Amino acid sequence: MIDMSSRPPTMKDVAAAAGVSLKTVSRHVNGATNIDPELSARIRDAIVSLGYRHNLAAASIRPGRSAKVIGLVISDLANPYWSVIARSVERVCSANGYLLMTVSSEEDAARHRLLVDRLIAQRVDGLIVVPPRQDTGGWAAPSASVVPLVAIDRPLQEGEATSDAETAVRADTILADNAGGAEAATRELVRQGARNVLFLGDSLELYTMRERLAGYRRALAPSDDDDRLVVTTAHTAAEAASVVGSLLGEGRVDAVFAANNRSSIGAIEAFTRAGERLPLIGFDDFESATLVRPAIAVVAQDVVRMGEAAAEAVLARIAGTAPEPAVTVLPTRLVLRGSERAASV
Amino acid sequence: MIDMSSRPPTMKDVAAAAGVSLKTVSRHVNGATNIDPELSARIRDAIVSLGYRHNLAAASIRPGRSAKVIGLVISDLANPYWSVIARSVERVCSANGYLLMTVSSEEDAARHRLLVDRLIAQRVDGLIVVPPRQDTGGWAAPSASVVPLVAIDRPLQEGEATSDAETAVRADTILADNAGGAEAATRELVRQGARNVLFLGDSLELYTMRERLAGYRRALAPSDDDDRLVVTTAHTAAEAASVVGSLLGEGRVDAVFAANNRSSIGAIEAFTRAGERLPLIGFDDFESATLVRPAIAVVAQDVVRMGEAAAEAVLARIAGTAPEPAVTVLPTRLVLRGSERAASV
DNA sequence: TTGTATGCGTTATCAA
DNA sequence: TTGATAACGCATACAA
Repeated sequence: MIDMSSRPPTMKDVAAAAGVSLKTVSRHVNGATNIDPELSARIRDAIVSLGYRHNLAAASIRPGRSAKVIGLVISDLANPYWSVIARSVERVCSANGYLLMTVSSEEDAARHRLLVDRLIAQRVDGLIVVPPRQDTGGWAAPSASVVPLVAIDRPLQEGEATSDAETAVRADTILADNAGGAEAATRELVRQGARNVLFLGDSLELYTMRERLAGYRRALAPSDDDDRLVVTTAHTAAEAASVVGSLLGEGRVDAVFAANNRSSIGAIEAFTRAGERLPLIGFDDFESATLVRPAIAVVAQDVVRMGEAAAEAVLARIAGTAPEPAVTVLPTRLVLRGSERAASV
Repeated sequence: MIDMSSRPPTMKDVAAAAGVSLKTVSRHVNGATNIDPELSARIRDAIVSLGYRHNLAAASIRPGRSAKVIGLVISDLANPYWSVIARSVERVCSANGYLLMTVSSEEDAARHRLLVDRLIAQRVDGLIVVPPRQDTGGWAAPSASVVPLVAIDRPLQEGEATSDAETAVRADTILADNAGGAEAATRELVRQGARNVLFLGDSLELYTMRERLAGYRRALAPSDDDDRLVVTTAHTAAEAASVVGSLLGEGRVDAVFAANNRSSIGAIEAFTRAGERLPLIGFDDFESATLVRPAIAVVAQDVVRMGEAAAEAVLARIAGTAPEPAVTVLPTRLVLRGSERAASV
């Protein structure tokens, strides 16, 4: 058993025990081939008997070396949407020898900034970031000047005043085709005969909500472009359920486009409670959506691909094998479970 | 705009620019109070104009200092069960100034060992680990001798041969009351009149499965203690659905205890397909379980509390304010949605 | 209150 | 092939 109370053994200790120099141990540990087999064996023995562990943190402070760690800032790891993205990022990072530090910003701009700074202080090699909802700006440019930065799910927005191209931060950006997906969903509801499609979503502070609303409007005739059928106050499933519940009796609405997960769930709850059901298409697939009867049609995002693309983008930029920062928009897919039809957007 | 191509500025650069010594900059950066306000201002200006960033990685190699990073090894971050635990761990760590490095072992013992070694090489301050399913052993003792180690969801098992107390690794362990929850669920099904309750679960290689099976057996009369109603091959929802589907017509089974998420989902799918439904209680709650009609009764684990307890345990051990390693068993809760009843186990 | 000098564990240079 | 020595960026005795 190795003694935990004393100072952990270093390369120097190994070198002394093996009767070789520090540099030779370093070579051995780093997998150099040009080492005398006998010395190599002595070093190996010394490492085992001392319980030596290579210290990557110490190695990383040398110029040209790094800890091979990527930082990921998402909204909330407990949300399946983000956790699947995180897993996907992790998979690519891990395959390339990188570890991942994941933090949840809770959509709080101040906390977001703190976390980004902390990750930079920790000297991550790259940063994948979901820009916070109410971005006060000013963090992206300094961060991107210090570490490769990739935006995912939403583009960077450098404050309202600096929206011109000159001051905008150029960073690789991975987005889903929110507008296209919303447009396809709305068109499908109309095709099925709906005349008054409700847009049920969260705050327009969210880039994705603005995009989905734009797609919804694009699908409707310009004359329908009013706000009477647009609800953007469904922050929770309960709120969504309450909205749908109060609209169900009136007959003003004959179909629902639920612009996010919680809105879909809330709408279904309201349907079940009222014993009345309207045509519904939701945005974002969710676990056990197939269990609900009738099955729920959704606009599915390729969340796995989003994570992969983001990870590949940082790694390419770290490797220096990347051209100008690019915006990647991944297609969404309309999944019509009820009618057994699927169409690509 | 700061130049990204050249070497990033160090404390020495700041000291030179501010016309003070290295030590004074170090004090300023570390928040020391006893600094001449004028020097402090000069340093602050220099930091801003140079774009200096504190290098925590470099600072962490000093004796007595650390990077304040915790390592978390789970099975798969994309699984909501683990991601909620990870989020919970992250919350506690973050509140105490620690970052989290999360990796997915994919239940692969070799990969698990690699990841643990990598995290130790990275010099994490503590390690929270889900022991892999087919643990070949031998990793825990060396790891625990080097860094505080906490097991979560399953206990450490140091190989089959070394199961005696002397060689067993002592580490803080956070478990759910799997047996108790399974027993309560099975008893409830029997109370509702079931005579032949099916145990539907995954491989008994999993500690949690063995425990849940033990609880199931505890609830039944000893004479019922045969394996004819025990299925441990439901690795996926589809397999579970197939098992249940083939049993539905036979009449040998009059209730189902689904020992995990996927089994529950598979059973419901089979029910829906066959148009016939048996009393069902599942283990592990899941998102939108409330959407399914009739609502699904489940044994709910306090996943959030599990993560918290694990994080608190590592932090306490890091701080040195912890007694002997302890095993914490958190209660599970029987949630009877159909009958609007809930009972604590 | 501030500065000087030394060391943390590792890798890189360069000479042997 | 191997080894002595100097960095890397930072923090801390200790001296001023």
